[in-house]
Amino acid sequence: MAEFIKDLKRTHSCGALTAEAVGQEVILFGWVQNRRDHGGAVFIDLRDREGLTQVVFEQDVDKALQDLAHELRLEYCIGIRGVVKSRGGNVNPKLKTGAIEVHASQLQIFNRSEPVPFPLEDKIDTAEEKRLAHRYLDLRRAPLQRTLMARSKMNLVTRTLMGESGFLELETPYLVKYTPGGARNFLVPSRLSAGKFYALAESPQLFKQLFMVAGFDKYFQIVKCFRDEDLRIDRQPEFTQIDVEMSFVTQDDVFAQIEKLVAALWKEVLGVQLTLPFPRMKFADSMRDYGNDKPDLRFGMKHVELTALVAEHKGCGIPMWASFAEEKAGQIVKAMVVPASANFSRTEADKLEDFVKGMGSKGLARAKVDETGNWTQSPLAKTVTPEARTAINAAVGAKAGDLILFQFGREAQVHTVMANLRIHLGKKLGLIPEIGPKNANDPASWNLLWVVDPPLFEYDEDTKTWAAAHHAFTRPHDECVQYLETDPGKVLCYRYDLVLNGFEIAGGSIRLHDPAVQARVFKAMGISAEEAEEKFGFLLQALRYGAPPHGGIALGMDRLAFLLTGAESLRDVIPFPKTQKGTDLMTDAPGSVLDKQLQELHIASRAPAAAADKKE
RNA sequence: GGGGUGUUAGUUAAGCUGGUUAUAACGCCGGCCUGUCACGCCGGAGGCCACGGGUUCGAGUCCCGUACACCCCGCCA
Repeated sequence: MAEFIKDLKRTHSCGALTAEAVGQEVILFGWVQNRRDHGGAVFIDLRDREGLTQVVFEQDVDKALQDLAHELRLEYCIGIRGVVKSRGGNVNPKLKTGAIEVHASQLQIFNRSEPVPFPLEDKIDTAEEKRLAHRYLDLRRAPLQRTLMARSKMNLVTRTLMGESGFLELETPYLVKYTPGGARNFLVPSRLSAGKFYALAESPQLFKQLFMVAGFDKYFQIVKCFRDEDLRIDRQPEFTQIDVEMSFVTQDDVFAQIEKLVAALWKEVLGVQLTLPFPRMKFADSMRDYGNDKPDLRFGMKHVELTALVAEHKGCGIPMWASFAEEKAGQIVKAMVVPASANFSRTEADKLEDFVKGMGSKGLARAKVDETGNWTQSPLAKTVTPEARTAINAAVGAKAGDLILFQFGREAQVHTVMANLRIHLGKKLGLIPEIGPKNANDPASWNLLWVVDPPLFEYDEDTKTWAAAHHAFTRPHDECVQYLETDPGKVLCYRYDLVLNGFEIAGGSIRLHDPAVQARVFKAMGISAEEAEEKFGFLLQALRYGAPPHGGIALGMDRLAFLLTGAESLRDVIPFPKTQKGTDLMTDAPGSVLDKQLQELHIASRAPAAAADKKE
């Protein structure tokens, strides 16, 4: 008899057969997704990455085939040969292949399967912990297969579009020299240079600028980056960027190229036509209205700055606000309104207080507004002056039944709490979906936004110095250069972030290629010429040899895939992700190593655990 | 480093103010069944209630600690 694989090659995928194929003999390979054994007839749902096809073993087939068919169990890997027949009146409208079925004449079990530890169905409730421990099985599930196939397509679209736009895909090293600042690096001890370490590149940033110096004009790369920081739902220790750098460009040129790329991704993967260009918002406006630099504009609930109003009313008669009787740098009061329509109970408001306390806030001052504009359910109500209350009601636009929420104190803290509170309420009140877009096919579900013109420096309260908000090689606005010495906080720069539904999906800048201005930027940061040379010598040197004006951007590929596919977690768009503690539950990485290995690397471990399980 | 939620058969869960032998569904095993597609029917096996202490006559249940997972703050573009 003809053998599967050797003689009998696969003729179709399990998602390919429709009514048009009726009468054909076909050969399918795949896994048993489900079986319905009627004793006489046996029905098998055969699955591969393209879909499901129903295979039938009828009673009239020979005894050996019938016996083998009864042995089939979930996840057995099999090959079948048979004839496509119409299902007649028994069509299954849920399946793409539901109009037909394959009547088997030959079956081979390539490999049996132990009972799987969790169901391999589209929707499962299984703890992620268990799914990660058997990732190869989780990856068999259709939703993850679709996601990774979409990701593959994203890579292809990116390479095609960037290639057609004249970009070169060039590689940069992963093992690089540690440079201080920015994210914490993973370190790799050097065997050949005793006592020295490589760092895993947190991005190709410096190298891509060197490509520009070298004259490559337009560079891109789909590249892994490594950052040893704590994880979040949208952060993994190793992640992928679409890294881009261009010479002789303005910010607008970079935007146009990236808009083209993002539009192509949405068009090719989802079939959605995004509206170009994407709107822009100034960083300062975003901070003022939304408390962060990645606002989700799919809903309102803007914040209202009350600092000046409170100062004007000498603290409004509210003891907690006495220190706001005069405006003071770094101290602010902000408010937002939960509309009466939300019909918030006291208990729910109390829960909000727990929510903000979880973020380090001391509490959540609040006031319910009644028909006459009076405040109720509020400790503020007792002492607030009527004038201040009227002014605040007007400022926040509060109507009867509305609930005003206040945060006050250190600016950064207020912004963090208010920004998170807004998102939390947006989800709770059903204004935005828990995750992803409401309707992936509707362009309005995709809120894309450039956030531009942020300050070049941030003031570090701890060290009392100005630090680069992005990196030290970002170009300041020409009209701001004059303030570098006198008022560094006022200097805006050509840095930009692309925001999608509240997630930062890309960030970059026009680089500073003028050595004279560069020197002034370092000086403003309190970095001496010697220090700068020590830290960034090779780049500074390179910039002195006729470096072209240049700029670039990096897109977070994982986040793009996460949002584009509507996945529930970033982990669902990464084939083999790490847990929140950076471990791999399947391979048990990181693991301990032998003393001998450490000796070769000229290092010793101080961790108590290393000694305990080194026998492994 | 800090806050929160969780951990009970292979999986998902129930288990109330502490009280006999810890339930169910799906999966698994055996039997029956030709039209199912969440197939159906009958029977069966399967548990260190995460781990370690404590309180109690008695702990899955109450208390403390630890581990792990997830979400958040800090951190991180």
